Amino acid sequence: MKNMQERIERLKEKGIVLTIQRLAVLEFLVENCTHPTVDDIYKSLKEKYPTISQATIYSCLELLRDAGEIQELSIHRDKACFDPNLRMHHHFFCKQCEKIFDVNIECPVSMQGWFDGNKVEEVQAYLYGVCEECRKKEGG
Amino acid sequence: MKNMQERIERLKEKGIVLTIQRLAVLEFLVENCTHPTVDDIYKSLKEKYPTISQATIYSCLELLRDAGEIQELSIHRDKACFDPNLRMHHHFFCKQCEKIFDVNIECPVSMQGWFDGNKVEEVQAYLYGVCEECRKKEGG
DNA sequence: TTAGATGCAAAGTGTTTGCAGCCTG
DNA sequence: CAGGCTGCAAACACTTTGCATCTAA
Repeated sequence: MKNMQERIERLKEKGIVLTIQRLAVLEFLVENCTHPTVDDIYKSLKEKYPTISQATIYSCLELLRDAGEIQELSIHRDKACFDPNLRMHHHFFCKQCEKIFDVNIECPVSMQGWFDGNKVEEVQAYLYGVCEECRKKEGG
Repeated sequence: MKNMQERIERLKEKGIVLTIQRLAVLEFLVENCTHPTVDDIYKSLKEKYPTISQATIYSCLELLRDAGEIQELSIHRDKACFDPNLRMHHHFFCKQCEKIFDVNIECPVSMQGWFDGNKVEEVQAYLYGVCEECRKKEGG
């Protein structure tokens, strides 16, 4: 269950009603840190909750994102994917196997805060390339 | 005309046919470094070339991007925008006025090359916040 | 009991595709 | 003249919206 309990407390404190669907979406993300898309989440939850709808998934994700419990990534130019990791971190995307994984490099931290009078509230760094596994496969 | 001539040479060397539409898209980007979307480009070029089509704009942009003459950004989660600046740089997006401007911070350079056996070919860092101008306006 | 959440379907937006006709080399 | 680019429209994929029904407190 990881830090589900803490998360549930935080959401309750914000006055958010914890419906079965919202808990299911949050739990799925916490248990699957593979940066799933809306469709990944929908397909998986549909097995356990056959009547769940895509619109509900969208609405739960928006709510959890606005509550600061999850992050929305735009690493794919055509669809959103989500990350329950609240720590400051970045992402690597493998162009070959399309896996996304976390990058714990502190580098862009220095860009947070202020930059020439502009207030920086959030930094997303996306690294695109070929992961170690794929490089080994193709004998590079 | 800025560095149009150089760009045209490079494209010719690659054997790319320089049609009026391709040159118009490239020139528009070089003259308008405001990170326009496909629709921005389309609307503007339609004034000079009334029969130009969106499909052509998409095709020109894809070609120029693949030729390495322009960059495609995914700073907006719902639509692409483009940047003719070939230097390594990043982007700031103002949540209020929605302007995007270049950030010449060297920071993430250190992430290029290699990272734990993964080959990093491209790094895009997006800074989200409120620009100086908007902060002044609201008397912050 | 009732405000507000869900499920469904339709609409909306950005992008891609197929193909006839046109242009460039 | 021929390959391939353009313009048009239809198809697509993801997301948002409207609304009747249901549910949690």
